Amino acid sequence: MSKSDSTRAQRIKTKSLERREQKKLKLREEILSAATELFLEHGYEKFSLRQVAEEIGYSPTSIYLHFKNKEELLFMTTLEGFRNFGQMLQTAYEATNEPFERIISIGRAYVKFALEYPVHYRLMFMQDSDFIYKQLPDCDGSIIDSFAILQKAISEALEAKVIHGQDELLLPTLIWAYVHGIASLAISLPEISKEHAYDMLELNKVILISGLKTS
Amino acid sequence: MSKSDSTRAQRIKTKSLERREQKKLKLREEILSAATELFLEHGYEKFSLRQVAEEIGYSPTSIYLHFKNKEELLFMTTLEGFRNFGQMLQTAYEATNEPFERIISIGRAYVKFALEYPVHYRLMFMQDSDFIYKQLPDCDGSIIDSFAILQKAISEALEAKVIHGQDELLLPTLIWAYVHGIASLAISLPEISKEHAYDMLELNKVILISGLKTS
Amino acid sequence: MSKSDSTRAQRIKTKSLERREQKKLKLREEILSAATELFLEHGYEKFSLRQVAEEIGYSPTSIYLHFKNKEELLFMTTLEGFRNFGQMLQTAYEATNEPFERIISIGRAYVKFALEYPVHYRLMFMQDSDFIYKQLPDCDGSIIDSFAILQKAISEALEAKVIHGQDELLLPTLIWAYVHGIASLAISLPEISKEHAYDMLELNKVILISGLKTS
Amino acid sequence: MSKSDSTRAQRIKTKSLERREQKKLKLREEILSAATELFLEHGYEKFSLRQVAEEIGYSPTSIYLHFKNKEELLFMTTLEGFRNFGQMLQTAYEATNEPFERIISIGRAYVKFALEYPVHYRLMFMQDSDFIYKQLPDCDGSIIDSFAILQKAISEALEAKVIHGQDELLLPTLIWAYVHGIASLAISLPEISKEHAYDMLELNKVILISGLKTS
DNA sequence: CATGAATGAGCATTCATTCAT
DNA sequence: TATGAATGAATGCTCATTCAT
Repeated sequence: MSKSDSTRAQRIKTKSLERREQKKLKLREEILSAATELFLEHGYEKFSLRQVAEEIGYSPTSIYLHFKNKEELLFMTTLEGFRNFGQMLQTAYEATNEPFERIISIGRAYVKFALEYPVHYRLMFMQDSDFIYKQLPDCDGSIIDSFAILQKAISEALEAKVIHGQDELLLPTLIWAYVHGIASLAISLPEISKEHAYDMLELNKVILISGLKTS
Repeated sequence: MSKSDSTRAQRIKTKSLERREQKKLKLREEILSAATELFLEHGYEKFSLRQVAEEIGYSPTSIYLHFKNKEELLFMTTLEGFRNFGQMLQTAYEATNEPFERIISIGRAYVKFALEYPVHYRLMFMQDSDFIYKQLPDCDGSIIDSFAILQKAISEALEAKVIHGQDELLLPTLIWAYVHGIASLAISLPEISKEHAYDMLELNKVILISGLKTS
Repeated sequence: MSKSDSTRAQRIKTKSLERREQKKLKLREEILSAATELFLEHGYEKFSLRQVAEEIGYSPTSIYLHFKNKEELLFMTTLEGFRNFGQMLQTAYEATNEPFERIISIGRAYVKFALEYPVHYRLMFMQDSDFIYKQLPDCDGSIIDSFAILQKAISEALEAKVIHGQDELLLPTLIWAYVHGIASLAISLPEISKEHAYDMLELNKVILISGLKTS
Repeated sequence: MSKSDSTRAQRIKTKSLERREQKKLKLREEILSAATELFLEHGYEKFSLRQVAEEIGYSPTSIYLHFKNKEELLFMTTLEGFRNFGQMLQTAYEATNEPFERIISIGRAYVKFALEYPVHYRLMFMQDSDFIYKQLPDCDGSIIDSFAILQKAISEALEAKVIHGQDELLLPTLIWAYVHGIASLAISLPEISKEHAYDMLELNKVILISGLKTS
């Protein structure tokens, strides 16, 4: 009696705790997504906790139950993007063994992410986000250094003499700029459609083949 | 008495009006330039009417005599950016007769503007600045269509068979994306310096030479 | 079964109750002492329930199980001050049998308390602490009427003809004012150090000797 | 016509300006007095600009038209007290030439000020007013150093050998503490009436005569 | 033409308190 | 007994804007 009883009580308690925790997590997510949206709509300075609160139908105070302050909320918002992004690039890297194709594959994944998650992309690379980059290094290692992936792919292609070039840093940054240009333009200008962006990416590949590849 | 008198009075009045108008215009210019300065210094969101007023030594109220409200002032400030931008590209276009160099020259001017007026650039091309694009078309024609300049330079190069390619729109857009990528990355990421950006531009030229140029 | 059983159960229950009550009392004490500490550290106004909670490692809500609200906690905290104060004066009174020295001893204890518990002292004697004085009379008798101690010491000294004077109330009040002046000045003005205060007390003794003592 | 006209216009303008300035000054005074009152009622931390605003029937923002921020307002509040106080003590000093009587006269003025302006007195000497004393030195010289007056009177009495004693600082501070004790006790405890306070002052004089005076 | 006075709305943040569990 | 979730109220402060002059 006593034993099974206590077990049942325990089980109930555990379930109840779980339910609560899930509820809490859900609210956290809600806050995060509302924040993401509002951040982009209003920019860093005008972004306000109170609007986030109103958006999700809670009191402003409640947000402090989940985030230390405005800055932390904003930071966490971006963090999600960084996590996803890194994973997508990593997958793209692993998709092929051919060095040049790897670079192309990464570029495609890059643009794909930007077009699929324009909101996060904006937050990550198009905003004056000093506050983000200041905190990023202090973060847990779960974030894959996205740029490093591209850099690695390129340096491997260089080593394999598939492409030519010298500077270890300049070339990856430029390739990054290329895809970033395509992605961000597509995000910012409504007259540039997704298809258009992918066409640009195709043409970009052609140019890179003649521009970079060794015979 | 009546005629000549009234005429003289009229003349005086006119002069006075002129003087006044000039004075008014001058103040307007002062406001705009102060605004631009603060704009660059503090960014879009933190920019405040009161600061502009203090900068020029007038009361905040006075600004309302020249601009309907903050938004209009901001818009006019951005407009100056567009004007400048168009002129810089146009000058760059005219700087050389060699078709390919023209494209390069425009690209350089593009990046230069972005780095010199990052806030303007951001407002112009990196934000969902609805309020700007809605009003732009209603504006006086003093604004040169910047994209058209690049497009013209490229189509001329194609015609002159200096570069190869087909699509009339895709290539200019991609080139645009290239320089926009370089520029906007440099603006957003603190670790990319101006010099770095210009180096990228240089490398970009090299790639374009092999990637685009005929023979 | 019934009787002895119920007795044992009762005993257990009683013990359990006792233990619980002791636990409760213990927590209460913990809260009070944490409160006192923070009270001294942060002053009356800045003192917050949440800080107390954090200090003792309980949730803020828990405090409400022991005190009706912040005011009651504050009151109880002050009460401790009064209790302490009374005891210190009483001890000082009993420290010597020589009537004049008694007065001096009480004065010293007085100032010592004020310097050691400045926040309590302030609350007790330097503030319009309505809420305290309204509740004080309803309190259990554990609080010793501090003024009465001084009054008694003085009237005894008068009776013993060790000092001269007439009015039964005026002289004690004045002596009180003397030490209160020294104590409160030392509390309020940062440039008056503790040592300074004790020096003043010494000089005060000298003056009182010539001013009050009978040949 | 023109001359007198312009003069009249000028006069009107001047008057109008005067009126405005007076109005502004009046409001400033209103704010100050409301602030003084509320400060004492609620203490430093709980004292709030918004309450002051409500008290005087203006919006909170309006206060910023007269004072830079909360701290400045509070500081100005005390300043008034210091000014008055210094003048009263100075007058008391000059009231007689007899060294010992001077000290007594100053003491009486001291208590008189405290009883007449208890609110200011509290603010000046009974509150934990670090923030005041930090700013006081930076103030214009219009404030007479009140303590210096007492100090001077005492050192003159010592020089004239009317009273005996050595330490240059300790004695004045103690006398200060005496009168402060009487004054502040009278302010804090409702059961001590003004008359009572003056009686204490009288008895204090008697004690000082035997305690300090030579021969 | 220019301005001083005034305000309402908004912000981040902290706190005491309540309620369901 | 103890607590997590939630909130309403309050605070200092800044700003765009209006109005009377």
